[in-house]
Amino acid sequence: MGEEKKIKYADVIIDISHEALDRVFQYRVPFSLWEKVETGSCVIVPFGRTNRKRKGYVIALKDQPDYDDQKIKDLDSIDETGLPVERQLIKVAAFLRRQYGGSMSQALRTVMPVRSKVKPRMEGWIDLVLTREEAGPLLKVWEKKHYKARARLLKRLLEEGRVSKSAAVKECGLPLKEIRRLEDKGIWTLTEKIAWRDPFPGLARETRPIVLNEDQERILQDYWDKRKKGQRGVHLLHGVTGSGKTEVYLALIEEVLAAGQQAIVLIPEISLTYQTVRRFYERFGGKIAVIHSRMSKGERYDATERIIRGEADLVIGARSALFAPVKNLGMIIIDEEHDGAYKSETTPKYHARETAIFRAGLAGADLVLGSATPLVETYARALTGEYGLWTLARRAGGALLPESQIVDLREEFKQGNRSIFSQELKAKMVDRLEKKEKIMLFLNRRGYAGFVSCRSCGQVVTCPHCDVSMTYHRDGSLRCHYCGYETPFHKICSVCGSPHVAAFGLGTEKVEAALFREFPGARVLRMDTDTTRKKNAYREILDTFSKGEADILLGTQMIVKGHDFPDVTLVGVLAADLSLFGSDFRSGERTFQLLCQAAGRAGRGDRRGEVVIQTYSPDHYAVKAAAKQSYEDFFREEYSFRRLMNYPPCAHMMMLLIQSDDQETAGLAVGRVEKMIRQSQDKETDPVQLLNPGPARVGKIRDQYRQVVYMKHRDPERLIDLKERLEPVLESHPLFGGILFQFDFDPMSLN
DNA sequence: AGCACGCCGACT
DNA sequence: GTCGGCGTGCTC
Repeated sequence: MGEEKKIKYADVIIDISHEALDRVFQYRVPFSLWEKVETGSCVIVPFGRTNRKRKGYVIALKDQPDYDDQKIKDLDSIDETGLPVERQLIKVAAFLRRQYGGSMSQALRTVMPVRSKVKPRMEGWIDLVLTREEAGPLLKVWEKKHYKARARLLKRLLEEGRVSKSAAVKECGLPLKEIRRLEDKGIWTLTEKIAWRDPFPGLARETRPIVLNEDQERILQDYWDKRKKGQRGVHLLHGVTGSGKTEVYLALIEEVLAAGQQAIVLIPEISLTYQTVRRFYERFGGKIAVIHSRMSKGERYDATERIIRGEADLVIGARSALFAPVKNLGMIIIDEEHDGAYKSETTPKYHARETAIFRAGLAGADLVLGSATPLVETYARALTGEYGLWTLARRAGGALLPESQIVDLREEFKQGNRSIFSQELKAKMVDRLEKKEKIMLFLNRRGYAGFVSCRSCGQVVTCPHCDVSMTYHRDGSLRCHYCGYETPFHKICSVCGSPHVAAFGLGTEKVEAALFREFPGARVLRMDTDTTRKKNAYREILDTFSKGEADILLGTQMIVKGHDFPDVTLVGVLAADLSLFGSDFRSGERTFQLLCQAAGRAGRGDRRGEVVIQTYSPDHYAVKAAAKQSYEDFFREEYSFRRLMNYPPCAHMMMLLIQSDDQETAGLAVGRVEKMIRQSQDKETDPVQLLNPGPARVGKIRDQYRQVVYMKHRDPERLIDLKERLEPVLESHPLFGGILFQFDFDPMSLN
């Protein structure tokens, strides 16, 4: 009869800003709202014993209750009053959920993180209300009655006129409660004001106008022309290292703020340091709000609050700053657009670039992507005209790009050089040490050695919780870089009993040891995850180096990101191939980016820098292009490789990760999922392609067994459709109980 | 988070 | 005797 279901229920999240309420409550939808309520709607619901009206978000609609029907209340109404930003962010959440998977509640929490209510820090002061004539006798009375604390405060008020709240409480010893009580009696007044936590107290403002060179000026002109014509969109700012991208950002932001709008600047977490923020702070001062993962709850709360109140016009932060609740967004800037940190590692595994395109579109704002080595996806879109292309081909101030040299390590080995340093590199290092110039050495692996194995049976020591080899560290421990498991190193093989277990491969600790041996007297700083574990270690190491208190900075990729040391005239890349061996389709791109960034560290001052790249693959196009600092060379080769293999940007990918603590369960699940996908599209002429479903490259991490299914198709919507159909089944099907499914759309690395 | 209920100290 | 402190516990 086509009889309609009689009742509709809505899963509602009440005010996600409090952890205790961060769960679903179910409500009946009254008939009058059936047509209006949808997933993502903002609704008013009665809540608690008193049925107080509270705001909530509908995250799902159902026709069956999951809770005692007797206790379910009716939705009150749809809320149209919320901040416009909030409605915008809910749309962003819906985008995240659809594009990248996971639940609506996860998506909402991503865009509106739990704002743990922190007591705002107040600064306050006390003024006397009584006249001196009235206060004098009162003081005498109090002293007589031995009201010591209030007498001390009153005395100070008579002497100083105004006393700060903290002095009254701490120095006079009068509790806040007493101060308030006596305020009520009309003796004095307590005035309080919110004191925002200032992450950069006392920095001077830079007021000189921004001076742009010809190339930078041209970009700004183009921005103006487009803006005048009402064209807003995405722009790629492709500028070689040292070409002055930041100056362009500053000038653009100045225009946006002058137009009464706000801007968001995203920076990879790792380079979001004092020095970077300082440049923006000097220019825009108190209009800035900084958001990063290491700030205290109080600082984070203050920053968000200032943004909501419109006291901050410029938000600078890592990936999640993209969701800053700014009212009138005029521009989003993503610096170092190619950086892997822009892809979230937790569900929803969103990419900041794609999400920024969506948010900028909603707000009618511009998006600027800046990089010296853009992702192939990004550059390809700029070439087709989908993005505007702004190019800075020269270093600002006329500095020359460094001169690069490739050293073939196989030749070195043939000539009997067993050192980590080639003849070439060693000679140049000796030269710089003599001239008191600075050196940076880059190696993409921490620890002492890559892996530990038995020479007699070949057994490699692996982590008991993960399918990866353990790394030997100089303190005699073996560590797993995936889960942190640590165990002492044993010279005796656990399998064959041979006493010839040894460490192979190269790590930063081993290089450090070699530096002490081969360059005695050189002052070496090592910077990697192990030496930067402490809170301010990162900054301390960089400060020490920039103050000239060391000659050589040795480190992993964290040393190549965003720090300028004008005295560095030599950069050595010890083993360029380490990142080439990661056998996924982005390894060439990653290698090129790292080499270019490392090379870009050389010669930032007035002296031209030199770069020595040591490698076993001197003919690899990524290595050659990086030595030439030619992005175009690299792009041409890389793009034809991607087109040949049908990899992004020539196709889109969706990964499904299946995890279980039981190996067999995970294996069975991947088979069932594969079958489901094939059956669901057996009549399809242009089906989504499945790439060898099976164990992940690292088959076990933290005792969780991992299986993966890769899906590939030209049309991203086809992949999203498939995910939308698959996801609810996987979540609810009894066959898949206890298994964790995670989708990853356009993954940055293959697992 | 709110807001109830609920059980012990100093005051009209 | 009561007013009121804030310690648990629940909210569809």
